[in-house]
Amino acid sequence: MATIEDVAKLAGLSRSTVSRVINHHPYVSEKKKQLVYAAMKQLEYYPNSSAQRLRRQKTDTIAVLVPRLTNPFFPVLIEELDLVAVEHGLQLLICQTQQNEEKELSFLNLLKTKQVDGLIFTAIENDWETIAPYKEWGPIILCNEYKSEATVPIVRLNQVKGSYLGTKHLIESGHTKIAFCGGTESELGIDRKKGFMKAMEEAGLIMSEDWFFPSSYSIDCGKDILKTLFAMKNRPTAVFTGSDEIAAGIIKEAKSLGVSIPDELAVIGFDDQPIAELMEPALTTIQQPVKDMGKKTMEVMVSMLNSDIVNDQDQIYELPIRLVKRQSV
Amino acid sequence: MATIEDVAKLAGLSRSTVSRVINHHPYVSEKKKQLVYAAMKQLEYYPNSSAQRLRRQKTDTIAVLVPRLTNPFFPVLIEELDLVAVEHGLQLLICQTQQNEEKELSFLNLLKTKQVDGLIFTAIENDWETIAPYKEWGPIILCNEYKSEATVPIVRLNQVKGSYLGTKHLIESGHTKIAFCGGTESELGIDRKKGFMKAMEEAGLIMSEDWFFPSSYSIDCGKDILKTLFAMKNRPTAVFTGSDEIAAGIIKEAKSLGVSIPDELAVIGFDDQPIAELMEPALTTIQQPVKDMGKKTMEVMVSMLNSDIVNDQDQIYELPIRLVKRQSV
DNA sequence: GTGAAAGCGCTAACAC
DNA sequence: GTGTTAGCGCTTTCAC
Repeated sequence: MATIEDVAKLAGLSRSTVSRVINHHPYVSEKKKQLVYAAMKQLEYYPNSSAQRLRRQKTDTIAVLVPRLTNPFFPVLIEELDLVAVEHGLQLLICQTQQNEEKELSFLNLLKTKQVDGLIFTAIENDWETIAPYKEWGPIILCNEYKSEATVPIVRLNQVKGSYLGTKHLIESGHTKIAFCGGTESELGIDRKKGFMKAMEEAGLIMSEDWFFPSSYSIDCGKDILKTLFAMKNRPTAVFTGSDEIAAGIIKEAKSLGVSIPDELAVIGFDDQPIAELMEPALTTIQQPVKDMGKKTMEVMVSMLNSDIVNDQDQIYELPIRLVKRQSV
Repeated sequence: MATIEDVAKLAGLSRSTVSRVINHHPYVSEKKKQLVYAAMKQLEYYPNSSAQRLRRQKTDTIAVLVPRLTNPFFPVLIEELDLVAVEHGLQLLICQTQQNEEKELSFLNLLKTKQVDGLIFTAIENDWETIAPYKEWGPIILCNEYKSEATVPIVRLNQVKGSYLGTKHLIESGHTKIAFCGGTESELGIDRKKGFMKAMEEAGLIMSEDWFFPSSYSIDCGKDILKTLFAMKNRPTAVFTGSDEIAAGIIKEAKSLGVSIPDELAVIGFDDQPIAELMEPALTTIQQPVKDMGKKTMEVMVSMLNSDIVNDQDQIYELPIRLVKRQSV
């Protein structure tokens, strides 16, 4: 493997000059530049990235922590993050936490070992208290999920508003008995429940704890919920869900059991994934501007990377969220 | 940022000893080991990964080239690749080619610049001729998509068999007029068409070029195909597709137009993604053992990384493929 | 068991 | 414009 030294020798020049050519510095005569290019080509020379990183003290790589890639929400987000990153000469290191606290922590160490220059959370497993000290090692941003105690920039949606809109739509469609499915572990989940409660209370409705499914997220969860619901004597006529997957599972199982959607049960999803439109009936859902979140997040990251002051800003960027009406309500 | 030198000084030892402790070498006295640990802790020392990589001449990182993360086939594959990689202390660098030849080429340069130790293709944009020279820079494996000229290990399915099984099932269900949708640019696509043709010929059927949709892949493609088909006077009664997405699009559009599936049109998908089971009617499809492919691929990569002989083997690992019967046929 | 020293491949003052 | 030189932080012979 050829090194910069080999190129310098073959070109009859110094390493500095070769380095200058590689890095497109001005003040290199055209003649020598050509000499260098010729030598590089002949030797099949490519700069060693580890050496560059060591010397420059940066990696131009950003870690992106996601729970799982198989949750279709995240690939869309990553795609946009990647797009903006590439524009700025940055690379993404995708890290799947599998919702595991220790794994998340081990990825934070990428910052300490200088494997990445910055880090983006799209979901958070550990307490903020645990994460906070890592700020010292490089810029951190929260995107999508958030913690109100966090002292880093946050790019998020107004989840209270999202679920409020959905629930209100259900109420305006005449429903008074409404179930709620969605996580409440995270602050995002708690806020969604808040929005739900707000809409319920405004309408003078009360929610039944029997119709509350806190730890649901997948298609299979949705199926189970439908079964549970229809085993009850007193059951809701509508259900608010925290994801299109849950909603899809509910609808699927409803069909198997001959339950008519939305006549016997209205269902509302969250995300507006491709699946929402494909379901029969098509899913009424809360649309999240995922791409905009990705774009904004990476822009903030780039600006943090370029400013000397690391994590000086703990601004919150809140993006709009809206209801998409289809046929499941 | 503390360096190994700082730790050595504080512990009153040499850099070598600290290094030995970091790397869990034997032959370090317990006493000094504790001294080192104490110093590391006090200084919040973490080894600089770029320095280690430069010195060790390896990155323990594998590039995985995928077309797009938003195609749900790939996240499943990546998840499994990642699982096995982590077991072996390897990191994955996910690279989206966006089906772009130049992007693919630029990712191949990760090998030359020593940013990764090996590279896995899950789809291929360039000619093999273009890719072959990169073998010299590190182990390369093809997983999923393949080129028969390739001289590297290949982990794949028998795509001829897959589409043969699907088409045969259509024929056995009484269909004689069958459309074919799926890419034919790649060898994988060509093989799928081969399997289709084989089943047709065996049954003494001929395919109509009017019913051949070579460049289809998405939900929207599926919708367009259904519309095109039903604008024809002479139309097929069944359609073989190259992905569950196309099939889902066809079914969705069929419903909008009041076309009954499978009575007026039988549809068969490819992949067996979650969506296949959610569609109404549920999709009959070809199941691919995606996880097994991922596992095998990373195992082969690990063995190549550990053997001194790089890319000596150009073996083909062919995994089984099977038909899943549901309600769309 | 431990330390001294060389060097992985590169960049950036600094001098000329 | 170009070369000399001093590291970036680490691992690994080679002595002892």
